[in-house]
Amino acid sequence: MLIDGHSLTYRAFFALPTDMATTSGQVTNAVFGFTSMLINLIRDHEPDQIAVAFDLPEPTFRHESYSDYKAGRTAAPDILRQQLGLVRQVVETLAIPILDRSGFEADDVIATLATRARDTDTDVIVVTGDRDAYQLVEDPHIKVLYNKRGVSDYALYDEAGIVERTGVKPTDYVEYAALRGDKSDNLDGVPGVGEKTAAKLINTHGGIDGIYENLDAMTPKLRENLTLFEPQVRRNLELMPLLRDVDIDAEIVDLQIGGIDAEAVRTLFDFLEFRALYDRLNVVLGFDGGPALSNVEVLEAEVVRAENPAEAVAAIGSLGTSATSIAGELADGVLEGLAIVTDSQAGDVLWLSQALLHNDRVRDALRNSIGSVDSAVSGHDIKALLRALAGLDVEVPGLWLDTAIAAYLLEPAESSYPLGSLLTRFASLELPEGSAPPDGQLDFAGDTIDVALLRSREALAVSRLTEPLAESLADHGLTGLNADIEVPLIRVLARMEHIGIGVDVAVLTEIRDGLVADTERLRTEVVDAAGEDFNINSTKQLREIMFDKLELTPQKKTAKGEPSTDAATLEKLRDEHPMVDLLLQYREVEKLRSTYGVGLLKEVGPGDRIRATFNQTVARTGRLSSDAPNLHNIPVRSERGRAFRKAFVPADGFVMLVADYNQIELRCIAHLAEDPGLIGAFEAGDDIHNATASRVFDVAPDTVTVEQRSKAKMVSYGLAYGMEAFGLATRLDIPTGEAQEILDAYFEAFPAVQSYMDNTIAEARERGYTETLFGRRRNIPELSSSNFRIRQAGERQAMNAGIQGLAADIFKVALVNLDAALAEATSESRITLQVHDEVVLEVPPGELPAIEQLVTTVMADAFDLRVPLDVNLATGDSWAAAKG
DNA sequence: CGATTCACG
DNA sequence: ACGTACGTGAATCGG
Repeated sequence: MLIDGHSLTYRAFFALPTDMATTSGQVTNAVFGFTSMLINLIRDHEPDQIAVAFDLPEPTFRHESYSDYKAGRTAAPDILRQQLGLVRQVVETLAIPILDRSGFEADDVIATLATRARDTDTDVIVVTGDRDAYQLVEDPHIKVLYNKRGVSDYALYDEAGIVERTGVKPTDYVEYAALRGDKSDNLDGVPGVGEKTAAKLINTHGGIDGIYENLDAMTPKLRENLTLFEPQVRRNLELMPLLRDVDIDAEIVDLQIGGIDAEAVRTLFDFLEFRALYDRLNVVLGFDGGPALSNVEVLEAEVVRAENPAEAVAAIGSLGTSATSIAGELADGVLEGLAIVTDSQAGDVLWLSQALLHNDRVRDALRNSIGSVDSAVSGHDIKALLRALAGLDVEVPGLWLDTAIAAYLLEPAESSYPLGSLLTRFASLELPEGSAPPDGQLDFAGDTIDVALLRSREALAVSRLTEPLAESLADHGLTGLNADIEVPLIRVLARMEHIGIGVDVAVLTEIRDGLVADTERLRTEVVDAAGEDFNINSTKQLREIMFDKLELTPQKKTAKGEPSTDAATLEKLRDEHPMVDLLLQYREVEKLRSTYGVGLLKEVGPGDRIRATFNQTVARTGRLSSDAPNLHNIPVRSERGRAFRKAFVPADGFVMLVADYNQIELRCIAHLAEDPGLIGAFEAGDDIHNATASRVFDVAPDTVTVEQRSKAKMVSYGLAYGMEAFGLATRLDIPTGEAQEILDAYFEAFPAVQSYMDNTIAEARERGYTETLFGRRRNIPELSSSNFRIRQAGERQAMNAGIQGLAADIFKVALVNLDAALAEATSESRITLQVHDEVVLEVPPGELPAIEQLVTTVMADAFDLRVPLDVNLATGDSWAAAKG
């Protein structure tokens, strides 16, 4: 086995997150990935001889091919180069032979050794992420294990494999690659010649020379390109063949793993903090490296697998209704097994197989334990499991903690809450190797996974986390928010997800078909107007058409400094070229077609219903989010888009009831700022934008113009985001000076709002976090940034967090209370959807008057603000009933 | 997988 | 000189 150390390290670096580092700060993602790959390679292929080759550039002069070859490759990032020495050290310490030769690349060294091995009748496997090695597979003795991506995705190529992959034989690979070029080596090929054409040309004409002798047989364009780029092709032909005669002193038979200095391995792996890898290494290399590296306690579950219903019932019965933690194995929402912690201290976990879960006596027992209102059940991200249990008619009314949600409340800005990380942080324990790896880590595809063990560990981990997390919640004043709102909400959301929302597939299909036809028509119209065919969806290609070819005036730049082609830009360029208007139309229908037409149809499930997931641990402000699909951004503003709402329909025998809060965020501002003017206007039930305009522009309420009202409305909405004069000016399309005057007038009319914003920022800067009335916290580290721009962004987040967060909290209370009230009233009505300040229900017509009353009351009474909470209601035969 | 664009509250 | 309104998720391109 000949390994290209350079190539695999490169792959490992880009496959793993760079936040992987030792406690002292040394980044180790590439070393970790490489070492893990090395161990797996030895384990899976058991080579008799092995060596790792490294690039070794000549310090004083550079080998001709080296400088030319790599000149264009972007310099390796510092954090990668730092790690190359460590990778080498790992290989050395493991006593694996290293091959290198000053002035040569690893792949030349490997080619040389592979050729020698072939000559001595030895089978070779070359491991690399570099396609150049394909040319070596010309002999049955040599195979290439090509790293396709990541750290565990390989393809093993013999000669037939190369033919299948590339279309040419290994012996022709160099000539094929010379035509095609190789981006990673910065060698350009012939334009218009890709994989397919290159292979066809080589196979038809026998090689480069044959091709150039038969140019007459080509199409004119191809002939022209081949002729024009012949020098490039000839140059590639010289550079691409790997050297087979590097002067290196190594005999194949000598490439054995040497005697390992166990103490040195320990020291190095200890420094790198590769505890789990060290254990794997001991197993694979079969050397006795002594005890595990450090004293971090590893969590191990004692799994008790119930063998039959009687055993299961007895075990569940002994549990009673005492506090416990559960984890389940889910496949497409179906429960394939359940782990229940029976003794957290001892680490005992009961495992119930799928068959047992379908046994009536077992389910009865479950109903009496985890299904009891007196139980205290915990889990990690437990909503899906609750849904699955509900499918078995086991409800879990006595929830205590969801460890993911608890962690979210403590630190809502994290992108995810892996159980293993929580365990380390809050319980100083580690999950054993082979447990569900954190995001971005290696997967262990190919290994048999003991699902029972995995889930049992998970349940046990949860049980060890509940106390410390509950304590931390209490320390941060989050106990009430968690217990009274978030935890009860889990079951409400689970129910909503389970029920889903009805879809009229015929209506949806018709809308999609209309959009498909229109996108096709507009596509040709845009291309015609542009005067050339291109991919409209590619902003890069579109940029070239708009700003290079048609020479339209660039307006603003994107984050990367490229001229933007967004809708605001196009709007300004409408009069410069007829294509622009068509493009705007195209963008609108294409968005509707792909995201909503095609996208929603893909998500329609059993009973013609869409069941989205409502995420409770994503939005940093405390809002919910929706995905697969996102039902929070179904179009409403444009007529064409709004039509989609006609496709969301109640079940047969129900009507749709839509209820939403009227200006809840502005009411939150009025309450928080305690502004008398704002409060007065809301209390009087005035048209708030009209009242605002009257005060801001100092005119009588009945003389406010449409324009003044819309300006006041824009200011009010922008308020919650910390909008500045520039932003207001852009949106209203007025001079910045005028926008500033409007803002000044606003804050003069509502001075308490101004001081509320100032106080909020000051307080957040002092504490480093913001807090809603309900105690929901949000850290804002940007507030202490030395960068003015970042600090300002932090200030806007701080202003927004308290307002959006309070609105979210109120809405969550309303959802929980509404669900409880419906149950209390033994109503047949069901909540099917929520969108930040709006709930959609299906209601039997007979219940309508009562439910309208109930929904209004529950929502209005969700929280006692200084201003009334106003609720709008609408009913109809689809979601479209709500607006307009 | 980052960037761009655009749908919603 | 730069950037300029918060919070989401999905489709698409292209490195």
